[in-house]
Amino acid sequence: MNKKDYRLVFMGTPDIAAIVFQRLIDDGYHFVGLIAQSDSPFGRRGLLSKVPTKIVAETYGIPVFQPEKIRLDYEFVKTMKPDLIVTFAYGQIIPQGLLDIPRYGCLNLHGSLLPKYRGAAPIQRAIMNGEKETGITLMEMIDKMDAGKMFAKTSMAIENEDNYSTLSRKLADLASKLIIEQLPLYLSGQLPGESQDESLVTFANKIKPEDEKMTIDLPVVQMVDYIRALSEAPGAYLLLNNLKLKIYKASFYSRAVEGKLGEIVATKGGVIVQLSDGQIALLDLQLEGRKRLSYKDFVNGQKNLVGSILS
RNA sequence: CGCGGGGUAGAGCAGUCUGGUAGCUCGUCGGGCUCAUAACCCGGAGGUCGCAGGUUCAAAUCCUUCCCCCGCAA
Repeated sequence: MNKKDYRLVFMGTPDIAAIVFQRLIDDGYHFVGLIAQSDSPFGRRGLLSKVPTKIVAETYGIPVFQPEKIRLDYEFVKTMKPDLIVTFAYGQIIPQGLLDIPRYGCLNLHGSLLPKYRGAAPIQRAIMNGEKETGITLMEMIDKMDAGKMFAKTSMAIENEDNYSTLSRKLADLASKLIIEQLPLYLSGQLPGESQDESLVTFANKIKPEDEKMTIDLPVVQMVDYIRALSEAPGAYLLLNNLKLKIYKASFYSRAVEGKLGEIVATKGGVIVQLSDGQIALLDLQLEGRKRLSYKDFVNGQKNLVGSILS
């Protein structure tokens, strides 16, 4: 059978999903539909912006479906008569009734080396925990979150300079390669799959709005990791005079403990903040209601910064 | 009509409440100091104060309309 002969449906929403979707189309696969999250209001006037995968689909005339709740609304999938569904970063839990529709089942690409980091935010949580390695797992979708058989796995290093944005892009490339390499094998029944060792399972919980606020008592290394895990979006923050101060980039500065916890002790080479076990240099900042600035521009406009306390 | 903050020199900000010659930090240009410097000292250039209209002897400042940017909520 030729790869064009299979009727595929792609499920995915953000940029990284759009990259994989595009590569599969380029590789010659035939998609009969895209299922994505609803378009979200963009800006402050309620304008809708199309989700990234939808833009790809429309380029090729692929029908787009954006059910509010896939758990309740999936009967329409039957009309597409899919042979296989490929999912990457869709954003909703997929019900068993939908998983049963395609005869080759449903494949998922997950942004971690399963069974570690099951869940909604594997990339962010891996960075946040200071992991040095992550990867992509190609797996069977079952009714339980990220718990299905693993068909293939590929790993890559997390560099110190990586943040969520850069690592996501790298993982999207890796995921594209993996699926393009493995899909023919899967379709021809050459991938037996391997079940996950339940004793090694860890979870990567979704990043909630309240998780964006950092606590000032984090150790230096953990705060640096936390910041890059949430950068460039949504961004981790501390409070300065009760205003959100988003920090997009920071680095370790010193082991010195000479100021109060949270005190800005200097503004050369970064906004230097005293933490419990050392000092951190904030390099790329955005105060609530203001533009995102390098620390130099930020310091220029803020009087009496040294001595201020972040919390 | 979702809530809130903002638009002032190339950059970041103060000044607006209480109208009266537009200021700070940085950058830039010139000069000085130094073995040297992104450090320090002296000096200079650079602004339709987002657009338009109104009030006033006088508007960055008060009033009205519009445009744009940002944070939140979705």
